[in-house]
Amino acid sequence: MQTSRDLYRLSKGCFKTTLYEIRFLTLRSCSRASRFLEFQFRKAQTSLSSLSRCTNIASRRMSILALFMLRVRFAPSPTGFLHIGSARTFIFNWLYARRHGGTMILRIDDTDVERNTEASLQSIYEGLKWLELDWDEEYRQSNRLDLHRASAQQIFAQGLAYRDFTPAAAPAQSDGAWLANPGMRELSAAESDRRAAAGEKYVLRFRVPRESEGGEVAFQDLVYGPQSKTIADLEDFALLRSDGTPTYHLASCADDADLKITHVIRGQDHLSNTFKHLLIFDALGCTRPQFAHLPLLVAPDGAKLSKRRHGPVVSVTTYRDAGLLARAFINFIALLGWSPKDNREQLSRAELVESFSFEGVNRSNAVVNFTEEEPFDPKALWLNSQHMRSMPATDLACYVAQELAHDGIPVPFPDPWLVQAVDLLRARYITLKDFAQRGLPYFTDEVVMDATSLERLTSPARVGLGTLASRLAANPEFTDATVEAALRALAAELGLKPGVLINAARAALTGQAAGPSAFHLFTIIGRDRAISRLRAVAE
RNA sequence: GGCGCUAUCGUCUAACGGUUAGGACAGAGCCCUCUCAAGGCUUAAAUAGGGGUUCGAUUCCCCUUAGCGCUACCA
Repeated sequence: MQTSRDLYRLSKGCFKTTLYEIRFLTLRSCSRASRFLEFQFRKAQTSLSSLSRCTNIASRRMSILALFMLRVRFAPSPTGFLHIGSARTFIFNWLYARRHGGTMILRIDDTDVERNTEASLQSIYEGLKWLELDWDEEYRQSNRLDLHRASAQQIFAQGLAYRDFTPAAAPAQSDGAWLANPGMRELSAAESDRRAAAGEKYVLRFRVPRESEGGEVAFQDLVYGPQSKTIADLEDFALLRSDGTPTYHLASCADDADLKITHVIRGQDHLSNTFKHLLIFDALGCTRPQFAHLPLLVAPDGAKLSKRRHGPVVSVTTYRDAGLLARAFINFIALLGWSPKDNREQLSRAELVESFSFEGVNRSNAVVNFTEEEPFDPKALWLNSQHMRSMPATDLACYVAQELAHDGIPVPFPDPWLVQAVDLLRARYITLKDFAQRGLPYFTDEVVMDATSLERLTSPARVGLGTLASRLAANPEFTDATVEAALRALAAELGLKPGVLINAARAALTGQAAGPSAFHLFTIIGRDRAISRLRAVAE
């Protein structure tokens, strides 16, 4: 639960950022804002109870404003499939937005025309769709180039940027310590204008204050705490490329400002970039958003996850295709770098939303534990099995039906029998794939005998199963109880240990030595099918 | 190289300076049992190294080491 201190801290930041816009709400009527908020909250399915904790009117008022003004964004660039690291960034943004009744924005950062692909964009949508996570607004950077250029112009007009006519081909000195192009930085305005007018290509660079002029850039990271850097240590980074398109830094900041983003939640790889971004926000004259950087997801060797080095395990669709439940994946990913601090491991989406806060976010990179042989982190698999076991069987049946349909296995849906079958099987399966693979004898007529099953179908057992088949056929009543009674009675008559016949029965019905209790099995397999399978192995 | 960030069991993590350093996954063992699971119980396993500060450091400070990130007209 949120403490009023959190709320206060949060509201303080947002209050500053959006002072102008919210003036109209400022409070003649707390109750009106409150009603509005309540609506927002309902939308986000969270409760209003945290508010009642703010006793003081001023903080209560600010909380209200902050809460409904909160805006976060997920800004992927469509240059590959949806990476699990990106998915995690989305998830954390989403959790934070939903936790506080804020607005979740999807912004496609596609300023790099060279590398963007439509396929990649589709892969992002596909991944997000699987996660069953939503967003409230959507933008595409390529539609906002005018804004970016205007922002660049605004910075340039203040003398905070300069034109660099150095040809792209000439690489910056490789011996490190590159900060600025002195010749270009000091170029006179007249000379700069003349060359630009003559059509000479240039890169627009930010004029980073040097030793004599600037002190430090500092900010408070919501995860990493106080951050600061000597401004003079920053290089004169590019704002506009020589073809006039904005760089990531410019486009991102201009959009964040324009979209009134209040909290930038992103990977820790942007922590150092934040200093540049702060310079841009300041140059643009807009209020800085708050920042929360997330520790990175890395491979067991400590390297950043990459498709080239680590293969398809870094793509969210791989998890989907392996039969994981979105809820388990989200649960797993959320626990990488974040902890509810109370020893809970399995959390529902609602519990995640309810307990998420930056205080629980760790600062060191998290290893996704996979190997060549075992491509999925064992914990992800375990969480999946836990979710399969604890979710309503009808819900699981829905996913199972989809999975089976995908594999071309016809199955009635919705259907009580399916629900029962799923319920019987789920305690020993760990992914949805298991239903379509190990579950074949339950959902189709295909029975493939495994070696252990064959061993259990001893000659006396086969004789017994033959008799059992006749007896079941003779008795119109067919329930778990009648089957058990018949089986045990028969075992006694034949002088066999019940287990021998029971195990043989399972082998005959499923071809599998491992599986659910034989007595629950018969009714799920069905009377006719069961009898014919018994006869097929009978002697 | 410069700058920044990080450092607890194999992995994910907990421990607002005082705990027998806790939990989970994976491992081992036991119980349960018609098989396999599930479930229950038990077990092994960690504060990177060195200095401070303190009555007392996993915790605060410094150094070393290691890892990661930024250092592009990529994002």
